[in-house]
Amino acid sequence: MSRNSAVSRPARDPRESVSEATAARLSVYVRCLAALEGEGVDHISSQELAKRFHLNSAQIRKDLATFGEFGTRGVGYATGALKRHLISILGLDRTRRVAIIGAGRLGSALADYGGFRSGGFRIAALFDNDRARIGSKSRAGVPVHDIRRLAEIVALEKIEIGVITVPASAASEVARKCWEAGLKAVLNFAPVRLDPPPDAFLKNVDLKINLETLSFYIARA
Amino acid sequence: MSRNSAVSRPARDPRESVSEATAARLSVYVRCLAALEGEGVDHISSQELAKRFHLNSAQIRKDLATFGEFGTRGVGYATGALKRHLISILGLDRTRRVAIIGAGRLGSALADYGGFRSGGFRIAALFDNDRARIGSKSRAGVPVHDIRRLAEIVALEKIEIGVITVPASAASEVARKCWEAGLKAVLNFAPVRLDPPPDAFLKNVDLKINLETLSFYIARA
DNA sequence: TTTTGTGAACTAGTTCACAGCT
DNA sequence: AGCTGTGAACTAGTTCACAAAA
Repeated sequence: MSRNSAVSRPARDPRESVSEATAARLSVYVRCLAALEGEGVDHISSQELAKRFHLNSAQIRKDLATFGEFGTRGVGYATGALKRHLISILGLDRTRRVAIIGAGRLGSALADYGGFRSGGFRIAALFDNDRARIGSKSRAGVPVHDIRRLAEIVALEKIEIGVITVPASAASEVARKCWEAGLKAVLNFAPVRLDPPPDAFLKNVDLKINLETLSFYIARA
Repeated sequence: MSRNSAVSRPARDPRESVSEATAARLSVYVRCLAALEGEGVDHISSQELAKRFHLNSAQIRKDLATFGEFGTRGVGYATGALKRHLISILGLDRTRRVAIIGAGRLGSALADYGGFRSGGFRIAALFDNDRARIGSKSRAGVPVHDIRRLAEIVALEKIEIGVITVPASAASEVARKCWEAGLKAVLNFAPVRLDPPPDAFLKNVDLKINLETLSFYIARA
């Protein structure tokens, strides 16, 4: 089954039974806690957190309880400590290196995109098969390599995440190369269904489906 | 409640009770049917469609049955006719005009992105508040206007969909301007929670949350 | 008293399985 | 016989509500 924008991987280990929705909310909680920290709030209840950021307090507690007991009954959660815990759970307490395959407009834009470059991620390389692009650098200085050097550079630069921004026609082939190169996590922007090996994670961001879904809703409004 | 990448709008009309997952699958079905059409397949059963594209046959039938009876018992679905029906249901049988607000790297890349420019969508304008960008054109020729002319140009160009690609700090303000300008559908790339008016649709594509979710899964693998 | 952590209830979404049409 | 359309069963995800902890 190929849900749009769902992580597809056969669950097998109970540790993996964390739903994607829960995982995504952890990121949201980190953002909320960072905002509160900036305001000097050092403790917060799930109730207050929910009110401030339009969330559900029971869901916050349930999400957090999946990973441990971080709160104090009668008091709430310590803002800084909880944030650090969540950052650790998300694996963002160390830098994760990212390769973008497809140095076209979208790939280059993402390579220089602030949201990708900050907060625990580092875009280490772009890849392409176009001789005109190979050897150049993105505006922010990310080098463009020959796609044939993917496995080599992934190993050399300790890259863990691949982002596919090639045209649909090339995406399956590129995805195979990512998995061969040892990338265990891939974010795919191509409007194509990819089949990851059982030990790899795949997330799809299908921009066209997003637009078409909006079209659907306005068409029937 | 702010689900990442969920269309947020209070359901009120039974016609609107189509889940976002179902709406997204309609796009997938159109793609599958287009591929089959290209191969000259003129009829297909839900069973066969499911096998070919890794879907579930009961889900296909249920999704389609939401909108009418398109199949013939004992036979299946007529490829071309079903595709046309779905395109019509998705509102893609006429061109929808799109404005991108934020003419930075990401906005410009999306303006020229094939997936956005083809198949029923037309990027009619980019908007920015940076004098250096206003008056220029994207590589594909999309003009960059002053954000202050948003309402004017939305009306003039009959733009229906807004895409927000400004930094987080500007996103709420820009979203408000979109709704004031009469845009009823907004695709938001800024990592910020926006509150659409009750008659507007909002879809979020949070690239950072996507990367963080992948980080989460590899961290615990 | 306040607020967590969590079983129970509820809601949404998916898949099964079959009556009924072609 | 073959396949759709759909109620029923199932599964996943969310929210409620309260016992237990501080």
